[in-house]
Amino acid sequence: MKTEKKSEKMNTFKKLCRMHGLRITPQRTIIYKELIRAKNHPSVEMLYKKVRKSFPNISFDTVYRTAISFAEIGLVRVVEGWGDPKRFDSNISPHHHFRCIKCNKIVDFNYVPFDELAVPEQLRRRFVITRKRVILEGLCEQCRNRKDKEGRK
Amino acid sequence: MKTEKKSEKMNTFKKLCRMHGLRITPQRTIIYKELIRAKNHPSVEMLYKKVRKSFPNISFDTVYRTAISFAEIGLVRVVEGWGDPKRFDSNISPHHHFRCIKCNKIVDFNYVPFDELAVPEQLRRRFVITRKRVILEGLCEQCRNRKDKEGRK
DNA sequence: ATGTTTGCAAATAGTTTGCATCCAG
DNA sequence: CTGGATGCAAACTATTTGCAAACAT
Repeated sequence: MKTEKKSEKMNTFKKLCRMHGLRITPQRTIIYKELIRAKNHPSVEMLYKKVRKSFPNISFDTVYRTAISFAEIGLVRVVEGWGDPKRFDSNISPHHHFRCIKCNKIVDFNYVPFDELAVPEQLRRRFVITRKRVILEGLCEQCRNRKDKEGRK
Repeated sequence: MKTEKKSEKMNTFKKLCRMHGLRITPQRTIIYKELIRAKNHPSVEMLYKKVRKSFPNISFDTVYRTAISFAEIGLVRVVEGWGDPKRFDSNISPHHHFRCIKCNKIVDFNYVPFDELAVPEQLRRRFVITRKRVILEGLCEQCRNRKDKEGRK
């Protein structure tokens, strides 16, 4: 089941690459695989470190460009940050985020009522809305317990 | 009224600075004034350009550090971005954002039902939620009309 | 006075680009 | 084969740090 989902994703990967004229290279394949394995919305840096283990001489650069082009073709999403390095999400179905204000972790969650939020008339007249998302912020499980020991990242 | 609000904000500014042991310097004052005047969630770069007009020999650096320290003491907020330079918001009361996916403009809006979203039990158990926000994305007034002429930024 | 803040400069980190070589199609 | 992709290096942009001089308190 988990595997099924994964192979489904690999199909989307191939399909989207072809649709946009991007070749299926071993680098792209492995980077995408790492993206769907990663559950922590990795930055390019984090991806690079992982990918290197099975592909030691890949360049940081390729990882960078690949992640960006994946975002461009809609294979992954760049998640919102605060001016820090870009972080990516291979989950492109509608979902929402919780972000820990202490450790900066980003956790996905699904909640249908949030997907179905009614956008007020006034805004719908003004803008073309293509996506709506809820961001919750606060303290994650780990950080809520750490009484205050070292408030820094 | 507009002015009243402004002087109210200046009071908050002074109060928060004192509370956190930050001195009220002319630089900080002018930077904060510019932040409350700006309606476009400026980056440090944008702020610097503006502030320079009335304070020509201020350093970029000071603007940088000041904006960051304002965010640290909760005087302004860093708004979510996608790895681009940080952008600041002097409106710290609860509100939501619309972001144009084409020109990257960020527009504030208020909508009480969004402030009052009920967070599902399951998440409330897991996290301490301190803030909740809705992000709408799509095309702004200008970009929805520009038929497609130059889809780039 | 005295400790914080500023401005300058230099170091880091993150991102982008150019180009010769390589390889998927 | 051939044009797009990769790896490398270098340019750029954003962010952070160290420090002496200037200033708020």
